[in-house]
Amino acid sequence: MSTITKRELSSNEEESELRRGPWTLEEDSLLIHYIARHGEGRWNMLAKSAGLKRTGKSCRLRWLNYLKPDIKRGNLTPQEQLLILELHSKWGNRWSKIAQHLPGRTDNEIKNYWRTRVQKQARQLNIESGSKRFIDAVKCFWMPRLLQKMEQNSCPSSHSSMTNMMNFENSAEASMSSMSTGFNVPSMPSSCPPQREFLSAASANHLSTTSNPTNQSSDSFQFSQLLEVSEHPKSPLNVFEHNVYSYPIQDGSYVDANNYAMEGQNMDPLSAMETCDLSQFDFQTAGSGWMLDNMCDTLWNMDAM
DNA sequence: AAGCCTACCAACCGCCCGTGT
DNA sequence: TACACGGGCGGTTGGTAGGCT
Repeated sequence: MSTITKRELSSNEEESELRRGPWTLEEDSLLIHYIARHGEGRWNMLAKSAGLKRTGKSCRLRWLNYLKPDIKRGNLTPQEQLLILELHSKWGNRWSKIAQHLPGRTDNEIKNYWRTRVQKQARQLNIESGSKRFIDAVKCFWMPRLLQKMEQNSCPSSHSSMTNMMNFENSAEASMSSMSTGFNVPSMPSSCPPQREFLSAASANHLSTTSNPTNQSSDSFQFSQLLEVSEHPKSPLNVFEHNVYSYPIQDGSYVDANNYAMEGQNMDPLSAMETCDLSQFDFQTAGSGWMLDNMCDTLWNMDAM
């Protein structure tokens, strides 16, 4: 073995004094007060100056993931979940990039959500979480479910309630578009007939569609405020500033997400499953019956999520 | 009540990149 | 050019709480 240099020894001694594990209230307080006085950055020096027996990295992580004032605590809302699904389809495991579009949420939190919830569902379905099949499942079952849930969570008497919840003020750049995965939400002109069926199964009378962007179909649906920010021109789903939320459909017109979600509310899970053209899925390896059962048991029962 | 299982999440680890010297 | 350092990122781990038997 190599001899231990003086420097290495002192480094080891320092490291042995370093605290690890859960932070105490005193440590939190020290960090908060130090940053309040001197600001963030230079984390190693900060740790020493603040009298914390922690690594700079540990301090930084504690601050960014837990102590920072604008951190949002609590469960992810359905719209946040929807956004995560969409952005993950676009960027993959770029958690920090995804987190930038969810104000108050940390990359760590989003990563945990993905690993504990989303990947769990994939495992239960016995499909790879990044696979085409899983993406199909998500976009054809999970996303409509989330949309439905968003509406249920809002005031049931107001058709504009869901869009009122879609207030991603700091997410203007969130393009919500299909990317390399072909992840189109929720209208998939060719790649996902199931979703189109799901849409069309809902009474056309209740779908607020228009081919004229100036024709505002509801108090909250304002085409004039459409904001095309996608890196990709064919953005099928857009979450916009100013509470605008819409889907283009086949003929180039748009479906008001309000009414889309309202329809979903009226459709029971099995109806939705039957309505979907499941033959489009690649079920050969698993067996369609098995997959259908599992879909019903897992994807449609994602209330817990 | 006790033991086991599972889900969740805070925290850590290792790698990488950019910058300054 | 090489090296040190700070900081960011994604992956992983371990503690804990709650549910179930």
